[in-house]
Amino acid sequence: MITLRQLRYFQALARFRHFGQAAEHCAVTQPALSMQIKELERELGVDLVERRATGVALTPAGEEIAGRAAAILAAVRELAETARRRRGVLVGPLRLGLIPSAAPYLLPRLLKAAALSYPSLELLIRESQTSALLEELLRGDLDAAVVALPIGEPEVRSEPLFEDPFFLAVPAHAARAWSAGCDLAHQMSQERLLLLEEGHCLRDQALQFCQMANVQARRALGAASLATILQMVAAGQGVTLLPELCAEAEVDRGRVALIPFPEDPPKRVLGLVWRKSSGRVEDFAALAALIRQARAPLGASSG
Amino acid sequence: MITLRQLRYFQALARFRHFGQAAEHCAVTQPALSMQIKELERELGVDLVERRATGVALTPAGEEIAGRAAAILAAVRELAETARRRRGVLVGPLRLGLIPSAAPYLLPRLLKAAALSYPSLELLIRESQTSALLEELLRGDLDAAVVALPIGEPEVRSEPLFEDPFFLAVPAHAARAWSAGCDLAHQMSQERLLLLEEGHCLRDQALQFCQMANVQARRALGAASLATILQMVAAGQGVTLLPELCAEAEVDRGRVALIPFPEDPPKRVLGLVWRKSSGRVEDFAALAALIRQARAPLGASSG
DNA sequence: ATCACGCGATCAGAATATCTGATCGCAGAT
DNA sequence: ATCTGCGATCAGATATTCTGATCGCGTGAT
Repeated sequence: MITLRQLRYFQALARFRHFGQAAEHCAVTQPALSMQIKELERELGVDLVERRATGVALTPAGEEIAGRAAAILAAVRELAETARRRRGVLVGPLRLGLIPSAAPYLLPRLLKAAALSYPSLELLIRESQTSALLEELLRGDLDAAVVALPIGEPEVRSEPLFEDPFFLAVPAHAARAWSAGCDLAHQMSQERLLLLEEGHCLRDQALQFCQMANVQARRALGAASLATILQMVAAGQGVTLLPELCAEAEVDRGRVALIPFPEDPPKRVLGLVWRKSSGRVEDFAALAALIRQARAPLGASSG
Repeated sequence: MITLRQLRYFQALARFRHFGQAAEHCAVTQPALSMQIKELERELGVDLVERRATGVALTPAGEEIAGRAAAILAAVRELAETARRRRGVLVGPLRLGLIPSAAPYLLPRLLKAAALSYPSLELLIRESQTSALLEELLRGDLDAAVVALPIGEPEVRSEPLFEDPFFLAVPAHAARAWSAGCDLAHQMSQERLLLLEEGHCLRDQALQFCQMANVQARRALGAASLATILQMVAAGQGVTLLPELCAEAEVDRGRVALIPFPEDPPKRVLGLVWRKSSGRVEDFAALAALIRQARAPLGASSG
């Protein structure tokens, strides 16, 4: 008799093409996974994988079965989802991903608000870059994610959360020189522009803005965190574009000054995304409200 | 973690609305089924059934989950089917239903031919009336069935196997009186028409013919088998319509005579039917060929 | 009112299924 | 030739699932 356990293990194996890694992903030992795969092959009477010295390859039958298994497992997930939906909104586990340039600034208040308004909600947080979050979302390893919109992925639905305008962060001692002039673009071209490393959407957005504004700043090598970048700004090593969301937590007003853009300020739009097929719309609407609330704790204006 | 076992047990419970019967259908004891249902309810956090003194009722959540469970179990069946299909045509188990007026006359040669041509085919035979066969077919308890066409069921596909003309079976001593005259309809109206009991398609076909031919024979109470009916014919208690398929096995030529209809002979069309969603078309084509072959063992004509 | 019955829940122990940790053997890489 | 990574295999441990007996409750009959 076929079991879901077999299908789950096989799905992992199809993904990693490696018994050991698949087993680890399933939180079992490699022999356990091997046995279940073998049992599934025996049930079906077909070889699903080729065990070759160079690695594991799916047979044609394995490819087809893997697809069907994925569909079945998705249907089981949805079954569980519809059941949980009957218990009310935002109850039970919800796996939420956030991008690094949002997570540390939203989470403290989000988690507090969640505990308050939805005590039986169990938020499981994952922080990673947009591309990884989307992969996991589509794979079903995440239920929703907070990313910068738009994301061009047909299987994903999204709802905008709020606009997050950029400021120019400069060393405090240079603040006067910047705030006076209106030709920020020209001034920026003289500076070193400090950015996060490859893969961060914030980096791409900053570069895109520079292109539009015709700014040709010298770029530094990427940094792994905004905290580091602002330390570098404070030390006079360059300037950076900083989302308002991050300002409060990251900016030491004595050492770094934030220059607003006088007109048509660059901004990003943060949004909540989820699988089109998810069917937890009520959950996500409530979660979106919670996140908006977490952003502006005291009804602060968004200027 | 949800298991297929839980879904299988719950499907049975949803069908029988009775823990004991559902358990029996699943070939386990009632406590085993109760535990799995309870575990499923715990997993999902929802009550699926109301245990009331008067019986078991599905909750609204139970209704929805039952539907999803059925879809999942069907997908698992199809997964297993596609795997088996890769092993070749007509291998492994195939659950075949046949109507009572065909089963005993097709089976001997069908089983012999199957064993010869498809030694790894494991035919599981079920004999019942059309309505029961169709139910089981749609429920997935049967893979295919041999019934009289047409069947008006949109979820079912069919292929005609062969035409099976009817003869009029009369007592041997009365044969001359019948074979002479051409006005069979008039003669039949004088006789008692012996039929199978309610529910047999053969009964309906005979009655339909009589209506068309304007025959108003007196009807006897139904019998459970053609063998009984032919004993009664031999004893002079009446006449009956007998499909050619059954003639060889049932007719004692010394006691019963078969009168062919001179023109436009009544007939039935036997066909093979299966679920539209089945996807074992190759199997069914091969099986149809096998059944046709079983009908005419020596290339006998169908006159 | 009482009884008997059908039905599902519950429980302890038995039977299975599954997993772990150790080990083996093979094929490429060094 | 040796080493290394990987999957298979095995015995024993563990967890799950099942059985058979029993319980409690509500229902319908007497």
